[in-house]
Amino acid sequence: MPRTADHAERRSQLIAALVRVAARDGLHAVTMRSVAAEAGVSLRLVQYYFDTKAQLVHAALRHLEAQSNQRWAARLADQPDPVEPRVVVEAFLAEALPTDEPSRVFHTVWTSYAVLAMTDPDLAAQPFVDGPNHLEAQLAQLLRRAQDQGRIPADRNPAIEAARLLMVTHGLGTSILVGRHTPDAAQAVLRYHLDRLFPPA
Amino acid sequence: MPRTADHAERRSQLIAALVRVAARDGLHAVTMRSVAAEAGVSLRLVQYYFDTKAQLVHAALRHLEAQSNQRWAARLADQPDPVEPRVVVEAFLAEALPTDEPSRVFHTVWTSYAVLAMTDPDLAAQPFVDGPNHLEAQLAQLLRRAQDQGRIPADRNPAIEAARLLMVTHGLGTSILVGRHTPDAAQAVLRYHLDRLFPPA
DNA sequence: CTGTATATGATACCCAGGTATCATTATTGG
DNA sequence: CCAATAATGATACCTGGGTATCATATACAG
Repeated sequence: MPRTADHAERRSQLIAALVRVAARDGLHAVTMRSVAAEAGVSLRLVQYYFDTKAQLVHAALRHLEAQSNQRWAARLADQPDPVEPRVVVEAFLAEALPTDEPSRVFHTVWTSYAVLAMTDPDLAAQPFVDGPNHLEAQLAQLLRRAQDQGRIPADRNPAIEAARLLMVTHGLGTSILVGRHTPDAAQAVLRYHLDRLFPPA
Repeated sequence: MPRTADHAERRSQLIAALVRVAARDGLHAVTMRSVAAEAGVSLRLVQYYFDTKAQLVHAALRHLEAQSNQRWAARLADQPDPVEPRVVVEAFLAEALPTDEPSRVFHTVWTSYAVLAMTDPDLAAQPFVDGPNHLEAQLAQLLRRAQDQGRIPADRNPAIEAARLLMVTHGLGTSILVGRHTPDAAQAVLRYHLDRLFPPA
């Protein structure tokens, strides 16, 4: 029947435009019109693919969430198994620090969403608790194994260690975003933390 | 000449109204009209005391900042000097966790501002770097003294310890706000961290 | 008292932005 | 090649919200 554009592809383009706007000008600057302009298309097109703004925003959030999950999974899969536990943990956590520009964009937008979710009942807050919970569980698992291998002292509690590791990392992440820490300084703190978690032989 | 209302007092009322709105409905819900309604006054009155919305918002930010500073100062002053260093540190950090309702309100609004400042050049980002910097310096000072007293092992770096202590606390704070941690759970993690910083005798 | 500066109220203007409507342009199966 | 459907464009409507204007009330100095 009609000419066929790739719907999924179109939506991705629009969501990418939204993310760029949100990262550059803030989530409050995301409007149907600004997204259209950023994507170089007409307002009507945005309406065509996303009936309402709420749908657009939710789609973008789900997109970021999926993207995040898949990156974490890749981080884990990329690591060959027999490598040093500390290296695995360090690589794993690097994903949570907004070091390069794409990562910075991602974290800026994600954080904006999280803050929105604090007060907006329409925006599901679940991703912001489920995501970290999942990461923490994976981390705890890694730490438990490292402890079994004797790389972490026996008197440490892997579950709590995972929790505070995530907290340190998250704290450093937002600190970078806000311009208080350089990525390098943040990584130094993180390394210090890991030095104490994995005592040198 | 005219009847005199207490300007400063009026402004405080309006700012308090703004904070309530921001904490309840989000910073995006803060409008001249919503603040007026929340304060139970007319829109015109808000305009009278704050010519523009930007002024109102900036005033509120400064108010929160001042309030924060003074609470931290009180935290420090309240502690008698000869007490256990760990107790001082713990009390100090308790201020950074949104445990009770007023504190939660404060942190919610403060965080909203911080996220805004990430992308809004008009909103000074300085408070969000100066504030923590100052706290970190004070913390480092406390830790140095504790180390001199032998309460903290000599191989620790007080400056970095202060940094990550702040990061853990900040991470826990936002985690509470987002509903991922209960205040109790957060405090447990913090205690665990302090247990390792101040090894038991 | 009374005028004058202060304080408050009512309301209007105007733009931005979400949504809706109508039209027009492709594309492709028959 | 044509009709039907998908895709895109132009534009209008309406509300919310920042700002501006005009009017009124209040209090105190002289």
